[in-house]
Amino acid sequence: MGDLMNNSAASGLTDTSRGRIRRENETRILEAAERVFADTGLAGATMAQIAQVAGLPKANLHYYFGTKEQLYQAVLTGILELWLDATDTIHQESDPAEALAGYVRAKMLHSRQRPLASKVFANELLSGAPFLTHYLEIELRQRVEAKSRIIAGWIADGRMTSLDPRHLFFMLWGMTQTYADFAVQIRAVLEVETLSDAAWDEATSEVVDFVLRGCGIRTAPNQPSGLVS
Amino acid sequence: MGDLMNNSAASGLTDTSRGRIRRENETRILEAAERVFADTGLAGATMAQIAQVAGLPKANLHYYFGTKEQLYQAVLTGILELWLDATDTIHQESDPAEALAGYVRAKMLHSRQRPLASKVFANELLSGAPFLTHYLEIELRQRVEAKSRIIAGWIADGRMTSLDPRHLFFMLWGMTQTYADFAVQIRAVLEVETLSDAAWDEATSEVVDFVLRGCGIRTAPNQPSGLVS
DNA sequence: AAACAAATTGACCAGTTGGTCAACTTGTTT
DNA sequence: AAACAAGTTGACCAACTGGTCAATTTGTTT
Repeated sequence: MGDLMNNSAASGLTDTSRGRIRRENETRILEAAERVFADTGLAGATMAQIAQVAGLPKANLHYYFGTKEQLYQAVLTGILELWLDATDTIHQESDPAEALAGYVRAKMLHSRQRPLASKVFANELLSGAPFLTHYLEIELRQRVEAKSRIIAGWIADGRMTSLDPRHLFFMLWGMTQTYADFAVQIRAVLEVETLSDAAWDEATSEVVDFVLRGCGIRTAPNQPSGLVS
Repeated sequence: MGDLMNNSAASGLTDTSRGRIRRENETRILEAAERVFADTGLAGATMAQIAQVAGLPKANLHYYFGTKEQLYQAVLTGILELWLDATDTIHQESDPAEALAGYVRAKMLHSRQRPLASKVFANELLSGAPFLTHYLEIELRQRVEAKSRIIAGWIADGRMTSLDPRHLFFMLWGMTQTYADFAVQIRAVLEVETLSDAAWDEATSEVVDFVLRGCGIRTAPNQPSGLVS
C-alpha cells in the first residue's frame, strides 16, 4: 500500500528513472502546447505563452523541441494516432446499427474528453492543413475508402438506406466535432457554463438516434455512453 | 451602354461619388482581411499580410479601420448579418420538409459561396468567441429558442420524429459548415482539386436527404439548388 | 568523489509586430 | 482658382517574436 511504486528495488540503478525527467517535461510541454495551439492555432500561438502555461522558462521548450514548428508537429502527431483509431468499430461482419452507433459514440467521447485535440486539428484544417497533407491524402483517404466499401456492402444488402458513405463520414465528423470545436456556441444556446455528464449523454444519444434514422436503420441498440465518476 | 453609370448628370454634384473612394477601399480591405483572418484567425493574422492581399500600404488600413481589432470587428459584424438570415426558412405555417430542406440548402449555399466567412466565424469560436459573447448569448440564443418552439410544435403535431430541436441545430450547423471550414479534408477524401458545381449539388442533396430522414420526414420536395452560370 | 552527461535558464539578438505621424497628393466645394 | 477636406504613404518606433548561447546546476555512472 504505502510503498511508492519503486520497482526493481535491489537492482541498484532504477531503470524506470532513465530519461524520467525528459519524459515528464516533454508531456508537460506538449499539454501546454496543445492548449495554446487549440485556442489560437500555430500562427497565433507564442512560445512565451506556451512556456507560461507549462510553468517553464521559454528556453526549456527549445531545449526539448527545437522550434515552434517542431513542437507543433509533435502535438499534431499525437492527435493523429488518436484520430485514426476511431473508425475501428466499423467492420464487415458487424451489425450496421451497432457499428455506426459505436462510431458516433467514440467520436462524441473524443469531443468530450479531448476537446483540445479536436480544436488543434480544426485549426490546422482551417489554415489549409499544411502539416497534414500526407495524412489527409494517404492515410485518411485510404481509411475512408475501406470503410466506405463496407458501408456500401450494407447498402447493397438492404440493411440501410442508399447514400454516399463518404458524405456520411463528412456529416458524422461535422456533427460530432462541433461539440468540441464550437463548444462555446453550444454552451451559449443551452445556457450552461459547462456541459454536465447528463448533458453529454443527452447530446450523444440525440446524435446517435439522428444518425441511425438518417441511415435508415430501424432500432438503436441501447448502450450507456460510459464515463461514470 | 458606353456611359459610365454617372447618374444625376445635370444636377452638378454627383451624389453617387460622395465617399465613393472610402466605400471602395473599405470593401477592398474587408475582403482582404476576411481572407487572411479565415486562414489564421485574429491572433495569427498580420496587418502587413492583409495590406499585401489588399494591394494597399499598411498605413492605409489604419487610416480606414484604426486598429487590427476594429478591422476584425468590422469583418465579423458583416458575417453575423449573413448568418442570422439563414434561419428564416423556418416558419410555423410552413411544411417541415420544405422548411428544413430550405434551411439546409441555404446553409450549404453559404458554405459554397462564402467559405471565408464561415472560416472566420469558425476561428472566432475556436478561440473562445471573445468578440461574439453578445451575439451568442442573446441574438443566436433567442433565435434558436424561437425556431425550436416551432419545431417542437411540428413534433407535437406528429409531423416529424421526437428530438431536441437545439441539438438538431447543432448537428445541422456542424454538417453544413464542415463543407466550408474543413474543405481541405473533403477535397482530399474525394480526390478533387476543387468541388465542382455537380459535386456541390451532390453534397447538398446527400445532406438534405440525410437530415429529412433523421427528422423522420418521409418525402423530400425536389428543388435544384441554384447557381447556374 | 571524480568525471561526464543531462537539464536549466537569464541574458541577449535580429527580425517582425501593430501602430503613429508628418509631409504630401488628390478630390470637392464655392 | 482659391480654400478646404479626404486620402496616401514612406519613415519611424517601442514592444514583442522565435531562437541562441554560455554559464551553471543537477543527475548519473564508474
